[in-house]
Amino acid sequence: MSLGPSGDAVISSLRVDRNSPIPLYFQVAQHLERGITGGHIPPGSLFENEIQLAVRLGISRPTMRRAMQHLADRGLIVRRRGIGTRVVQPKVRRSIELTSLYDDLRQAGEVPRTRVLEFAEMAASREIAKRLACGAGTPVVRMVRLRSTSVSPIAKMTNFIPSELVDFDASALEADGLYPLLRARGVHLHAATQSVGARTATGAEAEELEEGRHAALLTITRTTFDDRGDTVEYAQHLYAASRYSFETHLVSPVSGTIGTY
Amino acid sequence: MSLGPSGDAVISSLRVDRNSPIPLYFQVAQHLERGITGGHIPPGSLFENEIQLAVRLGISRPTMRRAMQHLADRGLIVRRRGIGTRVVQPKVRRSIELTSLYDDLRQAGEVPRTRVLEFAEMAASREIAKRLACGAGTPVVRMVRLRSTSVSPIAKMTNFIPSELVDFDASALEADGLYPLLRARGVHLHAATQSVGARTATGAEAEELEEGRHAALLTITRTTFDDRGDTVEYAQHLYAASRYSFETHLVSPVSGTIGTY
DNA sequence: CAGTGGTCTAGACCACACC
DNA sequence: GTGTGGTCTAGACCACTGT
Repeated sequence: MSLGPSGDAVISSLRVDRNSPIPLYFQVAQHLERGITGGHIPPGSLFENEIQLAVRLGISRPTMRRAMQHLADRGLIVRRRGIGTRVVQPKVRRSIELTSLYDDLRQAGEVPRTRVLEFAEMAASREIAKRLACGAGTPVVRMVRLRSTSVSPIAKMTNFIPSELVDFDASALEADGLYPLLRARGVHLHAATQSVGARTATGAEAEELEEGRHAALLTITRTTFDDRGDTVEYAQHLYAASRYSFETHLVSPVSGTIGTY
Repeated sequence: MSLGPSGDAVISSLRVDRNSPIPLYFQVAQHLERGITGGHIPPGSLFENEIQLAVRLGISRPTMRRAMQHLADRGLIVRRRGIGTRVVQPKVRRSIELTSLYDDLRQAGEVPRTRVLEFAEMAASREIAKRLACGAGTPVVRMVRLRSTSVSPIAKMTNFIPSELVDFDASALEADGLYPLLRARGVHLHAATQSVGARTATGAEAEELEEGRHAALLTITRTTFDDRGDTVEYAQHLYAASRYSFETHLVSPVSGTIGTY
């Protein structure tokens, strides 16, 4: 099955802007993505070969290839040598990246609120120093936040950050969020290693998160690095499992699935 | 800081094989990766620019670029326009992809065993039919497996798969694992959407996983699609949280982190 | 300013799938 | 066979960085 008249129109209607600061391949990729998610390029349909497409759009084949590769990396299309390029089914697509709690709640129409419970400098304990790859006693800021929906708390988030990276206060943290503040300070986040687990809540934790006794909590601990390889933060987050779970979407699950096969 | 004599030697020692079926860019990327992880190209060091590298290796600049892009995508190096290309710190690297339980245990020196508890055809319930995007009553195979270390059980895995995709039996499943069997049947896994949560174990579950009362379990439910967009499996997995947590490694955590910032 | 990576081109040949 | 995507080349110009 080919692209069909509607999908054909999507491609024919594209005029790339060679004066735009947006790269050509990205203009093309975005246009095609809108055509796919908007339903004008139907699921299962087969694209023309990339050389014809390139000619029709007035760009070179490598540029066309890069646009298609971008869509393939994001899971919207599947390319097979000798066969062609096909649009995947809509239920497979969705947003592919791991989603964030904030986005999830926003999508559900909730506006998550954040309250800073603690924001204080301290000397790094041995445990924290190990996690942050700094010496014990190094000054760090410990910040504890409670994130809630309009109805009930969802997560208690504890972060440890070397004091030298912290040039903001609790109210700025509440207003802007942690990562934007770090970026504004010139910190380029690059990689993270995290551990996802679960355990039963302590009495105090259950109370803070308004959960019952023996409630299960989702736990995430994370160490984040900047692009110079320096450790930026160590975080311990607790989620009320009865009210929250993480949706994640993966492409090529053979190599990327959490857990077992 | 430049590459240094040892890193220089790593590059000079590379002779690409133009008759190999392995792409040139991949040969180069792998060679550099070994140099980096092996410590011959030290963390923090700056590469020459990609044009000089291409000349030295006797390949074109686009091919050299592709090799570098591959390493950048995997988080081993950081590229900045106007600056150059730098090797990240070793603690940042590690394997970047989400790891699998099996690999994790193998790495820890454990050889996980899998026992098939159930393997039976049934008619899809409304719930299962919805998850598999098939009609209620469609024949599916329900398979329940218990995965254990030499010491104790870790996970109970339940999978539902349309019968038409199942041409193997319980013993093959125990021997080969699910995904290899599906691939052998010509199923090309393409994407998955999964939900990670937690809850307290029921009495029966606690007993099967040799956990105490009120133990917290990590739960993962997953729906997996092939590249035609058909639903391949619906899985419900339970992990004994006291004995297992998932290590995941991310690049560019700003867009990819589970949870909140 | 000089040097870096980012983008783009117009060709070529190859490996693979289907007929 | 024919047609597809995958790889590779040798140039070119641009945007950004630091001096």
